Amino acid sequence: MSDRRPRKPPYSIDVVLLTAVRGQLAVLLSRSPDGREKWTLPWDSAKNGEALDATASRISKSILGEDTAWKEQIGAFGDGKRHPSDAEISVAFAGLVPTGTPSPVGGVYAWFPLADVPALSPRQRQILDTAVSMIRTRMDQSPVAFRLLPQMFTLTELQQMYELLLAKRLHKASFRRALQGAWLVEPTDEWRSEGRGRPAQLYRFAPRKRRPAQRGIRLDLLSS
Amino acid sequence: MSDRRPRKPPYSIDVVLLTAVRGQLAVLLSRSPDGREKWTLPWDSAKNGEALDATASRISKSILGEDTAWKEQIGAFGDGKRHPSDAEISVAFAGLVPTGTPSPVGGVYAWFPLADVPALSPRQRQILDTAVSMIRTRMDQSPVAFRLLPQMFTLTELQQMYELLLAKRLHKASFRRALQGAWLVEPTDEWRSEGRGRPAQLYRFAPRKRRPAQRGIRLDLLSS
DNA sequence: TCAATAGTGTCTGTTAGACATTATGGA
DNA sequence: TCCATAATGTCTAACAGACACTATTGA
Repeated sequence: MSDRRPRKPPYSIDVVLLTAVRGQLAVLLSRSPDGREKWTLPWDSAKNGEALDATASRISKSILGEDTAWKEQIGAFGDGKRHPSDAEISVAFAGLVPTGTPSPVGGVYAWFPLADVPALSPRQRQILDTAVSMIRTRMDQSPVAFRLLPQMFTLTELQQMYELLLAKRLHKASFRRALQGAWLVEPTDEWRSEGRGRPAQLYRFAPRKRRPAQRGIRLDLLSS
Repeated sequence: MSDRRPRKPPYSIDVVLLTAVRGQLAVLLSRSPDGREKWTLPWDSAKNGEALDATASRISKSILGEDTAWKEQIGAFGDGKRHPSDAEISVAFAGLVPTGTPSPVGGVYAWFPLADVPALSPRQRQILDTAVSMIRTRMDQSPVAFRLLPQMFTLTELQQMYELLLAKRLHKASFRRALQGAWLVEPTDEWRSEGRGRPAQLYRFAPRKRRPAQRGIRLDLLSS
């Protein structure tokens, strides 16, 4: 019970920053200060009196230069699993970074496609898995896909983002019809030419509260 | 920084036990030990080394005699809001209690319909609101309605539970068709006569992993 | 017998998915 | 001109919601 050394913090705040890189989700990891090739999720212990999400914002800002436009708490993790902080519990947040955001320099931070994530402490591994699965299941409640795209995007880019997150192909005409019915995007007067074909119109995320009635009930999702 | 008094715990575990009472959701509250008519969500500080959900289970068991069949973490709450424990953060869990479960006796615990919940500490109020909204939005991912019903139930009871949670009327034939397509329940050979009309067949929750394909995408939910 | 509730068959408007076609740029 | 991609119109099978009807009990 020595009280001299920096007491082990009661809890840590961990941040799962996600972006899309070449058709894959990628997570930002931080290189461990000891020379070895070890990586961790960015984390910090909370400052006294600082709100939980304020700590997460502070961490994101210190890495990326600004806070993420979207952030959500993933939950509290403990259960005796190991964590670099030695804290008994960790409160985790997920944040989404638009594609095309300048990456942090200096070699301390790097994006890892989810398939290539190196070994993490057991607790951080659990945090990452929970964050990814939460992002994927909350897509229809939160504008996840839009926060992974720049402010302006083509409908093809948006559809590809949905396909990446849902891990399944979508039908183009149906996707656009659904988008139109949901009043989620509005066209800008800009167009972008991408190689060969006809240029695509750029859209921006502009949800309008409409269509309070949704049809049917979703019992089928339960069995999936 | 006095270290003599029982140190304020690093975090508390709070439990939101929900059930359905006469067509309304109700939450279980615990009477404050001081004589006044004050109520709180059940909570405890974590024992050293005890997993978060194990603490929640312990609390539920001490109140109801057994753990809830379903439980989910709501998240970590802090942000300087007041809490009876004085802990800096609270990790909250929601648990569902089937209707018809014997209520705890002794006057220490009582079920309050959500509309009649007395004043709580700001943090517990936030926990309760988050738990209820989470329950309602995760209905299609978790068997929420089934965990609020006894093991065996009639389809009318199940539909009424869905209507309670969704706060909207459902169409009987459509509801049953959707249920059949989802392979979520199986009939038993028992029937129950409820007053006047034809007796209803009893069903039990028995999800079978089928129908991996679900139709369409749900963009419309985003704008609601 | 009537009343009340359980359970099911049929019809119809809506829509997801498939397909085809037009539009518009670059090579 | 050909090719590639964007964008849109049309058709069809599937399904949600409405309605009507049958079934089975208690009063």
